Amino acid sequence: MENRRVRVRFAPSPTGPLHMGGVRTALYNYLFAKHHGGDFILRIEDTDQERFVPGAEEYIIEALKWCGIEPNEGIGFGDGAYAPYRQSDRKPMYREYADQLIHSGNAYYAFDTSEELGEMRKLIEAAGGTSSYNAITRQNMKNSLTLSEDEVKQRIAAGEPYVIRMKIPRNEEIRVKDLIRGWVVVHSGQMDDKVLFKSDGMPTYHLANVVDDYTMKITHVIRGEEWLPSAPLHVLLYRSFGWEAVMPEFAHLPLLLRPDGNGKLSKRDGDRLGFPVFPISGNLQDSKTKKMESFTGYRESGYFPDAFINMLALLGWHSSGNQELYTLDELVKDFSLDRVSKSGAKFDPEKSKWFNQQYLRKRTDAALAAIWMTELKTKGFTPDPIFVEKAVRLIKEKAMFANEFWTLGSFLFVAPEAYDAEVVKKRWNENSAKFVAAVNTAYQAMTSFTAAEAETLFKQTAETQAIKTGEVMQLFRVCVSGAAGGPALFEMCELLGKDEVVKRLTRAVQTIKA
RNA sequence: GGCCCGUUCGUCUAGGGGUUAGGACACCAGAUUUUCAUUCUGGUAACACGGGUUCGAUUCCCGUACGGGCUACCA
Repeated sequence: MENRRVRVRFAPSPTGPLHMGGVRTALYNYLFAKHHGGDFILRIEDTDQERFVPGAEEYIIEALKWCGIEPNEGIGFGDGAYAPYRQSDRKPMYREYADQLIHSGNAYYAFDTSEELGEMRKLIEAAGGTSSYNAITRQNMKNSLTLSEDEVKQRIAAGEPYVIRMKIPRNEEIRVKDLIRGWVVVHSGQMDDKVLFKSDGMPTYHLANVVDDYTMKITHVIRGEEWLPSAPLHVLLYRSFGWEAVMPEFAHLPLLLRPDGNGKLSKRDGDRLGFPVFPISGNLQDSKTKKMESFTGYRESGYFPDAFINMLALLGWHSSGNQELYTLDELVKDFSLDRVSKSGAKFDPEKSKWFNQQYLRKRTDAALAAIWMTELKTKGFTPDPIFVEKAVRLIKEKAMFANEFWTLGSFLFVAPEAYDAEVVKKRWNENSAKFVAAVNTAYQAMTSFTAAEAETLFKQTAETQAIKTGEVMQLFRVCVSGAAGGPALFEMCELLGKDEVVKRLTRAVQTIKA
């Protein structure tokens, strides 16, 4: 068993967009698989026909692709030897396994209607009881344990709806070994006879997941902590099937918590607190209301996929050192489940911005220029790539996101129409106007126009006019760019070029005066 | 309610029987800067509580509190 090739799966259900918590689960599965040179599989768990959302599967696939954590097997990524990878496509096999459990006495048919179940729960609650369908109560319900064999056959033959339930042993300690939490012990008396096979002919998650993991030779089940309570049931299932020797190891990941207060991160938190909860934007039905809902993604908010992944990786996992910036390869190399924290991690949108900024700074000017170029073209500009690269070099240190470039540097492409009112009010007077005009005249005579030369001439002019540079520097900047802040003044003058600067100064002197 | 899981600065976390409890984000202050930003330096800030065990517990054990998850013919 220890020699088996590592195979893990990410098994979302197509009931909506995959949110960042799901992406993190996928990421940890990916990292674990790659770290061990194993397989990372995408399996679609669509056993709930009611909540199926068209397009959700495609969304999941696209999201994983954008994140750069592509499965090497499964839906959307090429079938391996264990196809199909969509549970609805595997439908016929589950019934056989359910039957197997019935024959071995580990499961039974149950005919109770939902009304009858509701009544039973009410009775138990009234009596102060806790569990529902279990070793005690099933004796009073309509199932193949209480009904005669003939009646059971009759009911089935008559087409009466039924489910197949797990027959949980009455008095047994079920031990689950969790790679992150250690041994978790649950008494079978507290578990109930979960439905394994639904009356619509589909298995429930519990059955399908165990059967699939077994048949797909999954070695490690890495999933969210919300599955921990049902892990004992899954262990029991493996035991009942006689698959204990090849049962996967379990690792239940701590939950991603919302930034404010407590509770797990949900899709509503994004709108409420103003940060993306989903990897990519989209528009999908709500699984319950069936109404179309659009949602915003990290991609569309300007995040780099590698920054997003890095941030996510550190939410619940940390190596022993102080390193925080990891490439995917480094994550693969360093990742291990035993360094995953036990407690939930509150998501901090501020820090995720910081991660993006770090990645923006790691990008080359050429790469950033290419991103900006795309935006510039949609705005109708066709600038010289060299110019854009120089421009990006000037403004990038102020940006956390590439989508801030335009706000930061539009003046490099469009002459200002308005001038910062506060600076004008404070600094514009007869002397300063004369000074700006004088610099403009001096610049016009220049044959070479570098930042250093422009600065020298600027200072000389100031000296001649007996004016302190500090008093006119910002006004001069406003004349050129319109804004009070910005990149190094003479650097941007050089990039704009003499003619453009002269043009702008001329216009500024006229406009502001008026 | 029952069951399960958890608890180190505001947040993500390192650490681990004897430490000035470390780093990062955020925040604050100073320096640099023509501006904004960057950068640099410094600072505020944490072992939930109570019992054990021990020469010594933040670290190990138990309890309490608090938080979270689950409790569907949903995953």
